Amino acid sequence: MDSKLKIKYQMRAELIKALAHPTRLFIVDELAKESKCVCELTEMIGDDMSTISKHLSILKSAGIIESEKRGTQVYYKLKMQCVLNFFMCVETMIQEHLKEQMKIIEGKGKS
Amino acid sequence: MDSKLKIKYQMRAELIKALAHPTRLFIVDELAKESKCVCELTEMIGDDMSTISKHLSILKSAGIIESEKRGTQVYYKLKMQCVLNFFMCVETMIQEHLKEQMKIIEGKGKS
DNA sequence: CCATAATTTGCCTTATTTGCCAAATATGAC
DNA sequence: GTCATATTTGGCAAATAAGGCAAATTATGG
Repeated sequence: MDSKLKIKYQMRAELIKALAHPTRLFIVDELAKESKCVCELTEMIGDDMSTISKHLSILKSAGIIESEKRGTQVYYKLKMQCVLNFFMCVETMIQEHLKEQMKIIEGKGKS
Repeated sequence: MDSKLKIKYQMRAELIKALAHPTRLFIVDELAKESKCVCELTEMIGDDMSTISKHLSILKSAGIIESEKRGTQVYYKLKMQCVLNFFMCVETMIQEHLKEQMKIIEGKGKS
């Protein structure tokens, strides 16, 4: 593959990888509603605060969320709203895929 | 976090993970143009055919692409067109992010 | 300056992903 | 049947990602 093309897809993959984790997806959904600090997200999710902080850092370096310091707290908010459209696409895919798998299971009796 | 919510985000993450690889993103883009067999994709990408086959299998089990056997060959095509909208969103994010980073680099002289 | 709270960073261990090779499987031609 | 071609599968080593803990950092209030 051409090296410029390679870089293009590497950059895309980097960004998508930032979304490819359940906790980070939850965070994006929450920050779509309203901005939240690390401690609030930590409370909601229940992992170690350092873990949440690292997830936030991954999302931030990908440019998906942004942060703002308020006193001793850091508030994060969603920056790229267009990911929310993608989530709808993802939900559709999941549902259609489940439907198909159900059909396969149901029809498994026939030879 | 609630266990139902957890499952929801795990499923989303599974699907997104299937997209989170440069080769697989290239494949999706190619299959969006027209259906291709494993050997054609292998030729274009240059990795081992078994590697390409595994990438295709990951995309297929996620429900993103589908396959059809023609003689001894297997043709794959894109199933979920909506991922293409997302790629536009991704491209926008990447460009805006690069612009910002350029600003930071340019303005680094000031204290 | 000291104490406290919020956040980030570094280190470490474990789990997952990747990609190649070789072997197995499937299909069609002869 | 055998042979050649296309594809998938299994196994394994290297690379990458995840998450917890402790230490470092930052800002605030006395």
